[in-house]
Amino acid sequence: MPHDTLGFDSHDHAACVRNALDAADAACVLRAVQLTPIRRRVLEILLESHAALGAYDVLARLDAEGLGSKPPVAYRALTFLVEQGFVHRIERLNAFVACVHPDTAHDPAFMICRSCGTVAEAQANAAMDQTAAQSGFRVEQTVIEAEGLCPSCQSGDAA
Amino acid sequence: MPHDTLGFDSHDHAACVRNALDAADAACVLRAVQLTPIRRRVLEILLESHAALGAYDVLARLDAEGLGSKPPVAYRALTFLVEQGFVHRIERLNAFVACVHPDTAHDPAFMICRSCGTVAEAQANAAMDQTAAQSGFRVEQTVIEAEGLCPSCQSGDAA
DNA sequence: GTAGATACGTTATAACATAACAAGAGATGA
DNA sequence: TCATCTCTTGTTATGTTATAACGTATCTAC
Repeated sequence: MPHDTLGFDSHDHAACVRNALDAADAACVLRAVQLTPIRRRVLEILLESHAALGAYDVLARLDAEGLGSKPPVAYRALTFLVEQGFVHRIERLNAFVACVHPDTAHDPAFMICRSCGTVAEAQANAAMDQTAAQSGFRVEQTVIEAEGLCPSCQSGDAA
Repeated sequence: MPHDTLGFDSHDHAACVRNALDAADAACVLRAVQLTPIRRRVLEILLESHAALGAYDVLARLDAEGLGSKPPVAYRALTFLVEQGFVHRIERLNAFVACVHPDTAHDPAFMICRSCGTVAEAQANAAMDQTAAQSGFRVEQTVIEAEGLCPSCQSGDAA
């Protein structure tokens, strides 16, 4: 059985991809929006690994497959996928990762391994709520990204 | 007495700027690094407001004052100031804000008003520590940025 | 069949960032 | 003194990320 890393745990990656695509298909039907071939392919490309890809990396893949060669093609697909919650943008990297559970509502936080590039998604525990409430700030969106070394890379890599 | 907003509280901004510059001066002496005219001026420019400025905004100011006109000039000064902890980079905005207490060790979190652009710095409460520890991830750096509406802008601005 | 909505194609350019090398200024020590 | 080293700045060129604007195709509904 095929295994890979998610979070930093081993998992059945084929099933992971299938689940994410199924969830996206279902959500698009429910919301009456279209998961067009380009959009679906971009999601698949991001799902292939749990690393973040830049828009131009995605575009290169699309171009190689004859699906589009100009930046707006990639950016439009990515924007759609982010809006629908199927993909998250990693600000720190100016890059994108597929969401591993697009079906459930969540406020994501990310752990980014600086060595292997894997991005693990976690649930943010209301990191700012208390502070924000005290100051009267109304939070609409949060970016929580930790960079460091994943368990595997702590073994092989420099401290 | 001159007042302005910090965090989202009123404060004596002139004193705020003076304190930050004094702290930077002192720290540079201690660390045997140079707060050169360009570096000092960039810090002053960022201290003028509590909004984030892009590197090219800073560069435009430097250029107007004859202090440098090429991107590397601004980026080098900003890199130095970030390394020394006098300035923070806001990933969400690809921009920079002066630190309001560069003298004390801290793990900053930011509240960014999408209406007026003010960036308030807060202390991050170990947002990821528990999750990271559970997964074996070693955190080296965190980005915590909340975007929303500050108290003033909640009055005037659309919900 | 035409009006509207949605998505895609394409051109052009804006915005953000850095590699690489040259040149000056100041400290140190032969 | 002057050779050398380090640090900072000047400059050229380019790389990387992102979007505005406008044209075209397809589908649906009326």
